[in-house]
Amino acid sequence: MDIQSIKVACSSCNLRELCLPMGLNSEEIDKLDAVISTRRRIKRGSALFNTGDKFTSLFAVRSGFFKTCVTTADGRDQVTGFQMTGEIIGLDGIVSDHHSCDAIALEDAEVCVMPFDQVEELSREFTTLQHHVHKIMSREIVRDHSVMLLLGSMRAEERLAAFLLNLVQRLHARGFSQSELILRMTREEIGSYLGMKLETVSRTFSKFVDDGIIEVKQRYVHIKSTEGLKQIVNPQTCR
Amino acid sequence: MDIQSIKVACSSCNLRELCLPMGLNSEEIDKLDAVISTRRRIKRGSALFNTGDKFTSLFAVRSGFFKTCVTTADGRDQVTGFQMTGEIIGLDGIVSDHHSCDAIALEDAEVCVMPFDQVEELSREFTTLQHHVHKIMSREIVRDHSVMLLLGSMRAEERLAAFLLNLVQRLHARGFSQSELILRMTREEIGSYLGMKLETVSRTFSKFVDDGIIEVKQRYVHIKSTEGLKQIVNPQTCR
DNA sequence: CAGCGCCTTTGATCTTGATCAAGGCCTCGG
DNA sequence: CCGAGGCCTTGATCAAGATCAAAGGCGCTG
Repeated sequence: MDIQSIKVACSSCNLRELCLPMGLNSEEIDKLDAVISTRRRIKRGSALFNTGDKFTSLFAVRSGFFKTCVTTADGRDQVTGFQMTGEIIGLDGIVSDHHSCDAIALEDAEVCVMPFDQVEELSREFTTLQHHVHKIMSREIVRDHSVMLLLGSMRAEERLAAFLLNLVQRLHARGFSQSELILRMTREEIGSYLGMKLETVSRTFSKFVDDGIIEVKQRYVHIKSTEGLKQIVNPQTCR
Repeated sequence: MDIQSIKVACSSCNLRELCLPMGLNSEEIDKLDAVISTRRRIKRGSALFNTGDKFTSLFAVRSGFFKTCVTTADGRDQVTGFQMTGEIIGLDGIVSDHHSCDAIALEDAEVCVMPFDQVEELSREFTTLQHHVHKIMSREIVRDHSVMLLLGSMRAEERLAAFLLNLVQRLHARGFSQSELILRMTREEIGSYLGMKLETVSRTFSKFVDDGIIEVKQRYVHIKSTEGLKQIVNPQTCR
């Protein structure tokens, strides 16, 4: 069993501006601290939860990097998202009391465990928290819609460019570089997320390198021209 | 202005088993009635809301049929969903206080207007309602993930078969036939939702007809073999 | 009821990305 | 230090679906 009970305080967490406590006052954060009292460590490659597991808690990523993926009856699967520090995992489980996807750590990770019944209880007490929970869920819905747009109407180059821009923007919000990143996932996982094969992902990376837009060394990516990527995503820049 | 203030009571609505009031007791429904006091009629082809509109309310479809779609800067757009009787529209607006998609009526429609601040207020009072709101949002997230799976990993025939099965299943839950339906959207809108061109949608319909799985007469579709469609979605039936 | 416009179907051709295949690189463990 | 395995790149070929084009059908409006 890799569950550890460690006291963790939102009040002293440097992620609180990205995470559930965002916007709460100090009294509210103290109450939230009481709810979010345990952490859990997940080793690279293992699951935070699997499809079908009983849903009890949401998880906030403290450190590490996750993917979530859904699987069809016949074994095909689809990465539905990559989650980094401060992001919330597990919203899929609310509707049926069971998770409908797998959440896999792509590197050694740690999450805060937030028992959902307690989150709901506290939400009834604090308007701010209630609204924030609603916002988190709404944000996920809007994000999913933009992935649908990507999958439904973009070509391979556009998808990969949009993906890189999104990743680097989220990393930047966490204090990392705007132009350099380390990919935590394989080409195959990127491909699954973007609806393309790993060979196509690799070829598209190579094309961007040839065009001088990025440099790539394995998992390391240096974005030499953010503008270049933006123009690929949005070919319409004239007028 | 096509806003009409008409008294509408959830307590007497025959959709309550599909809609927001699901699972509430009579006292709770009475309170909800006070919140959901207006309806609004939307004519075929016009918008319930557009991208950028201020978000104030969720809408429950009373009658009619909607599509929601997102648009890129360069004018491409993507249908993100079709909503029928009893389904909730507008969750996208919570996160930023503004809608991030358009909701268009595909036939003359009527919705119940549910001011979101009042829904939140009532949610703090009634655990049942609170949990139900969370479930509705979670359901939307799970639905979006399955669309991502469809767009990311299915071929044209599989997509259309899955789409038909999903539509007819939702219609059946509303008391309609399991085997017959009238499409409320054009081939182009189906194509946008499924990430394919209208010609491909049309050809795929024709192929299903040739294979004896369905009959099609314009917008009318008769499913002759639900099993046939299921096998197309899930080619793995051996073993 | 005639005419127009939109929606749909179908055919021919082309393009993108999938598939099949081979080889190289990096990492990790013995 | 060496070898194995996983990951990545690149090439050649193929196929699914996009694109271009044309024509038929249906419903709405005047």
